[in-house]
Amino acid sequence: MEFQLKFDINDKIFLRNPESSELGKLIVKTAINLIYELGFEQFTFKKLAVEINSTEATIYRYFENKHRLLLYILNWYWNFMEFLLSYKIENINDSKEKLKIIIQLLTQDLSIGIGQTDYNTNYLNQIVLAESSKVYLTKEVAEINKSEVFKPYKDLCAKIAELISDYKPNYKFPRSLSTTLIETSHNQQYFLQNLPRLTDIQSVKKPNFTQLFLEDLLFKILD
Amino acid sequence: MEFQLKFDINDKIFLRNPESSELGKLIVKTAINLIYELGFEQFTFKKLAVEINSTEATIYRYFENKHRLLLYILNWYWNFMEFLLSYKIENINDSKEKLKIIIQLLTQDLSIGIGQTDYNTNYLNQIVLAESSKVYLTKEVAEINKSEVFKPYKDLCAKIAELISDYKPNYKFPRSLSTTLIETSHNQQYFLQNLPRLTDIQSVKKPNFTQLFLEDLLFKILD
DNA sequence: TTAAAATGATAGTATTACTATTGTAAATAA
DNA sequence: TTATTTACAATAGTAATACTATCATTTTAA
Repeated sequence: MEFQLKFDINDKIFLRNPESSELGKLIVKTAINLIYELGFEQFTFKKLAVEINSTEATIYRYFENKHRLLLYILNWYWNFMEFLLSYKIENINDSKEKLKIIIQLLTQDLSIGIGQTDYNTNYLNQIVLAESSKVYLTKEVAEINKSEVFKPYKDLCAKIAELISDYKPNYKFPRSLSTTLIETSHNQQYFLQNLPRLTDIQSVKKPNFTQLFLEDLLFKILD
Repeated sequence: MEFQLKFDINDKIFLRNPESSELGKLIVKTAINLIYELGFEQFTFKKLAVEINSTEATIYRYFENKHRLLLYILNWYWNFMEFLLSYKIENINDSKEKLKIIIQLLTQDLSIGIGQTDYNTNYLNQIVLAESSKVYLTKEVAEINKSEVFKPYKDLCAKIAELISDYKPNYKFPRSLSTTLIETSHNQQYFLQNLPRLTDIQSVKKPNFTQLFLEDLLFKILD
């Protein structure tokens, strides 16, 4: 059985829904490849236009600017993560087991996901590690937050927080711990690749280092 | 007694040492004010030049580009933090007390610091929360890391890691925990201000929320 | 089949991120 | 003292970025 994954993305993020046309899908798909390759700062609509044999004007009909395009990609990712989480914990009763699955999801490659996705999940994964915080670390955060563009992130956070509370009802900081797990998983994976001295990889030489670190951290906090 | 704080900053970061002239100091000082006001993306050398009644060309003689200028500011900050840490734990013997001081430093306003600083520590604090990760979240990270421009961050991390190990010699992840404390303190403070639903501020209404969260987290992990 | 929508092609603007050159004042060295 | 660096301002200029606007053509939907 094969199935396609589609999410309804907040229409404040785009000018024209990229899901509504082949060109739109190509824009997002190619953007993921290019942002992965160039990094967000070096990525431009001009370069993207050349890549898809089109013009800047065409891309501007879909997205107001490259920040919105990144936001679109991350909304898709957050939806995807929440879906994966629901899917993977289905029928599991042990709440500790559920938390372990969360950490696995946060620290492992997305490509071992389920279903068919339109996008390169490996690239998407790298973009999340290196670029995701740039969507909220901007002066316009208050402004854009009003149109609920961070809702999928908050939902994901709330869902994880709920599972934390299921496991330890008395724990006072389920949401903060939830965002800490998410952000720390990105940080540690990025540092592991780029600034390893900010981690303990030299003494703990394990391929799944981040997973080990976060599991240890989470259950020391909750148990 | 008043004293001035100066740090030797890696000379790979600048073309000409801003500490070497009044104009140089003015550039850095004004840059901090402007980045605080505009955010890093909207900040340009042109705007900075206008602000100091000079020209872009002059600023380019000191810094290759605005990324390097931000890196300079953060190097100064990391040095400042390491100094503050040494200063504040001097003569304290209880290692748990030392860890508490670290968290206090990471979660409180820098303005309650010591000594005279050339820069607005309140603005500097906000810049660290919102912009610091942008210095390493760049495609050039491997390249610039070669010239040791992140050494003060690594040193700060190592120092905190050491104190963690003093307290719990058997803990396996002192460095990763150290960076997690630093990064999480930024995240949580930023979220508190801008995306509070990613935190537990609604249920834990305390002015020193981040401090409480991190203390709870740290000692649950280590005890 | 016709009207509307989407796209491509082209042009243009303000700003950004630089580089280069020159003149002059101030600091310093011979 | 004079000569010479140096520091900086002023000016000019360039390529790229981040857009906006117009219009002709193609595609799609009624």
